[in-house]
Amino acid sequence: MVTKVSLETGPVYPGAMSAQQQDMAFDVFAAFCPSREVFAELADKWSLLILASLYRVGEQRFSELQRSVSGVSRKMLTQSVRTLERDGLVRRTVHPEVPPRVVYDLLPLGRGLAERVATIGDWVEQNGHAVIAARCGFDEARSGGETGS
Amino acid sequence: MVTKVSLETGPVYPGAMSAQQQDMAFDVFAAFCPSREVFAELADKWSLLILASLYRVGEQRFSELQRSVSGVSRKMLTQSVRTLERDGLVRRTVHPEVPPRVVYDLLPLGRGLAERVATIGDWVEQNGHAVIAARCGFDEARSGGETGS
DNA sequence: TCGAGCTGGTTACCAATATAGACCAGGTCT
DNA sequence: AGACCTGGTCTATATTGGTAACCAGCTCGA
Repeated sequence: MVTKVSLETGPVYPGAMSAQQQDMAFDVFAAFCPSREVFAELADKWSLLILASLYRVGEQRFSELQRSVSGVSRKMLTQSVRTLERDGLVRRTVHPEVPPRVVYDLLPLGRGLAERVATIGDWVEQNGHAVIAARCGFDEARSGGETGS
Repeated sequence: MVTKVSLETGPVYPGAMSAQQQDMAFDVFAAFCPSREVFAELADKWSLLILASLYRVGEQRFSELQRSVSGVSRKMLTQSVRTLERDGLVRRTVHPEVPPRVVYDLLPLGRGLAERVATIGDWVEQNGHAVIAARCGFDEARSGGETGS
């Protein structure tokens, strides 16, 4: 009865079971669950920002994306969008013009995720000040509290 | 005064605005916006998993957390919870017993974020199979497509 | 005709970061 | 006494990220 997701690490993931029933068996908290791997792959700032940007702005070409996700290097941008493309979240369209034009946009699958990611971006923009305040408090308490001793 | 968050991070920040209205001024997409820093700090797999775990399971002690977020090293766990604590998202309570017992739980601020993060975890668990399928397709197309030369 | 430049992307290299795993304190149990 | 529990830190090594030069293919300027 190995009906559930096998937690057998990496090597194989035999598409052994029908995709429908394993939905619930995925567990991001399990180190060797494939969903963890997916999660880990997405959980970096560039991937998340790219998704959020594509969600907010819509399709963008490589250089636009690099501008809108400011601070990302070409290398990381390439790498991240490639991963997102591979994961079926983003579509990469090459227009064989000169100079070349490559456009990225969200696939339906990716939009569902991007939507959620965007809410995190929103949260940070709305609560960033609170976080920063907490941070100051923490740092103060730390350095300030060490007076005695 | 200078009640506002110091935006003086990098190159200019358009705004000398009061803290209230600048809520909206935070922009995670801007490389030097403080909110970007906050975002970047949170956008790693361990922090997100910890938040999600605390949200789903509730308060947990160090070792429980390490077990529930399986795969995390003690060092990364320590470091991540410390950051979350500093950011005012998580509370760390030390019970000076023997052996020591340290409990972590979400503060209200953190709960708001954790909630959103958890939805991403859910998404991954629900759509992981689609991602994995896409991935296989992509890899196949790639290696398979390179038959001729 | 030759060379510079645009776009998207890759590669090599180096510094920073993550990770595993040993180790520590300080108490309890046997 | 010695092994063991806990939360946590330190260290050595692997992995990652950024920098920046380079590539391809074409256009434009001189």
